[in-house]
Amino acid sequence: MPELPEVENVKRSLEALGVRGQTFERVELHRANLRTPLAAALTRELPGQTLMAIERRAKFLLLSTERFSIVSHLGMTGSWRVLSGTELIKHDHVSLHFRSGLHLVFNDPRRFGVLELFAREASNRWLEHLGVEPLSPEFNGERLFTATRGVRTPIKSFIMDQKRVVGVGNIYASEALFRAGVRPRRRAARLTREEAAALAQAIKEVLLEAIAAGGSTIRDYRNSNGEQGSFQSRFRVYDRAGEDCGHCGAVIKNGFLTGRNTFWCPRCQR
DNA sequence: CTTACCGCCTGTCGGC
DNA sequence: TGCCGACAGGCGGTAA
Repeated sequence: MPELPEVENVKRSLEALGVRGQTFERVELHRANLRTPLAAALTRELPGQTLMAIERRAKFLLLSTERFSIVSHLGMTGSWRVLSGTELIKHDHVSLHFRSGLHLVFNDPRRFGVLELFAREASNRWLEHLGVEPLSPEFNGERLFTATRGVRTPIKSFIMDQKRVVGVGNIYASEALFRAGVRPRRRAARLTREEAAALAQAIKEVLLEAIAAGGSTIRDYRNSNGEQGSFQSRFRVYDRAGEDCGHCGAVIKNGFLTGRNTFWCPRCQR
């Protein structure tokens, strides 16, 4: 489900709902694990701690208190809701109750998500190997060009590799490559300096536009306010196989690249 | 080291 | 109507 724009919108919606500054009262675990075990440290350590910061790193959401950081990954189907009542729905796995009566509930049907507690300043296994943030100034065409030298993997796999650059998933990889005019199967090392510059720029643009549109809702993405995104209506290639390219009129193609459905325009992309 | 594939889960959809 | 396989915004482990 969620790529960088969706996680960024979850972060912003949590901020808007006013949970920052609130103090945790108790934690309820409704099952023992997601992708990894739901540690008892959550129930033991969080009560009395105040939520000081709500941040995004890559596709992770970081909820930090004085002493801890809750590291949350939404996987394919994870979502956070802010509730005042106690009504739980199917696949609600964790409830974080504040003293105010509000609570944060993590729901995840497929349970590919992660929810773990770490000491605030400590490094942890989820964040330590992540690559550069694509919206940061450090990520640019020259850096991408250098990083791709000698790499034989397809450029789409490269930009989806979270050790290289973070936040880009299956949707925005196809969309950025279309905008840059580069075919997904091109080996990373074969990109020219100009193509690397175009691709870095395209990644930034598509992510920023998607953030502004509230993300993409194909099936079940919602921000923590229950609102859907609208960027799916502006996809130029993703999920549009067989349709005409809006730029050149050629028929958009699709195929599987390392197991992921991939979309491109055979005329606009080389 | 890099790269490709499998498996983890549930829900939904299309074909028969 | 139901059953079955394929597929879905991700990613870690493993094998080559």
